[in-house]
Amino acid sequence: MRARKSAELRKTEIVAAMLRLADELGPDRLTTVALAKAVAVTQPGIFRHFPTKQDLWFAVAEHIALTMTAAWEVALAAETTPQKRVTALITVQLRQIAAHPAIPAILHSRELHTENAALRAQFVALMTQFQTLLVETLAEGSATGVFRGDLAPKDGAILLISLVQGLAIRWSLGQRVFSLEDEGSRLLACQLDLFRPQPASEKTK
Amino acid sequence: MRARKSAELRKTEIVAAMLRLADELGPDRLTTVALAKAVAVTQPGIFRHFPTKQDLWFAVAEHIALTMTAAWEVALAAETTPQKRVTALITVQLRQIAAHPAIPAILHSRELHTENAALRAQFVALMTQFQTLLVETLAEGSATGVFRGDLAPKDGAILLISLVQGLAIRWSLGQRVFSLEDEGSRLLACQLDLFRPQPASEKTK
DNA sequence: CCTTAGTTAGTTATTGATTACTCACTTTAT
DNA sequence: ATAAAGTGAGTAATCAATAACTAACTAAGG
Repeated sequence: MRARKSAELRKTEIVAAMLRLADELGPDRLTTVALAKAVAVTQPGIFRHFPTKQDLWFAVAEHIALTMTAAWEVALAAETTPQKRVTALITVQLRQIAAHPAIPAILHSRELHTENAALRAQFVALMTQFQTLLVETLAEGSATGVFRGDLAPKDGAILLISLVQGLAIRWSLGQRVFSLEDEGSRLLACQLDLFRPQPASEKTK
Repeated sequence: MRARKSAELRKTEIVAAMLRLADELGPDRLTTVALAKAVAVTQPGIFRHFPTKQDLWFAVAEHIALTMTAAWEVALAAETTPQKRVTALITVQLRQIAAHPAIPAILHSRELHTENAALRAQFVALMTQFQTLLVETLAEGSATGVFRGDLAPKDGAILLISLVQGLAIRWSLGQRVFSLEDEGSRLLACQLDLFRPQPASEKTK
């Protein structure tokens, strides 16, 4: 009756369950009891693999950081033009959120904000990293003239990151009735269109 | 030693404390014990005024809705041009968040998402209302030519609301080292600049 | 090949603290 | 006097974490 597994396998299982339950129950309401039930282990069994609940959260952050940075690299490697790169970066991000809807909630959790400084640091670093990638790509586009010259790359990056977060809230508040990726692509195109220089006069009139 | 107050006064006191503590402790970690201590009443004394904790949250939502809609009206009444109106609406929103930093966290709380349908409905309605105001103002600006004709008002509204939410996360994650209103105004100007038609060619080069 | 010692994943039982909420009572303002 | 505001003492439920123990896997010695 005792399903014994290797510690490593069990750890990844637990982290995956954390992400799922953080979405279902909320990061600040996720209990070790629920977590244990999700991975079919008794509640104290969890503490065999993670000394405290905070360490559990940190492992989740590490996992997210790993998969995200990997996805960014792939996205940047696949595309060459600045517009396509920006699109790819944001799309990857939307896909990550769609796959792990708990991420925005974790960003607002009190576990991160007041109780787990390490967790907070991890996410701040991750966001800074993403912002840097966007700034670099936007600067590149500005230099080659595909983006408006009067658009500060840093501001553009903030506008794009905000779009992702705004979409995430709309998606979850709207009980996820629409496809985050589709709606995101549409609005991203809209925003990128605003980034484009308009050398000719407008034709709408 | 017993500071007896009218129920109405006490209720508003409790709602104010809820907003403060929701920021300090997090919406999903706010306890009735902490709340009672904040308003200098014993813990069961809270339930004299609100039958359940859910009703407590709903009262908070009502309070936020009231102050927000009032602020929107004032903002719209004070300004006439579409650009100034949009700026005023967003600025009001940033000021609200700066005054009650718990609001974004409440939007992500599980109290709202899974446990308190009434709370959720209240906030969804409030956001819809705000979006409608923005859409109307943007449409007005599009019609009079102060905004680009190819910008869909609905998309523009989403971009602006996302900006507010993105700024709010940056502000709280950055431990509020910058002024939300100042940084918001800067980026809002940046975004509105993108909304403006560019009849002439760019001069930056 | 097969026993056995050591390691590790897991268990049951329990801890003290905290949770929202109830009830019977007391105080206070009108 | 009386209605409403507030209290003290409790409730059952749930929380993260610990203690003491056991089953399963691994590897070395005969």
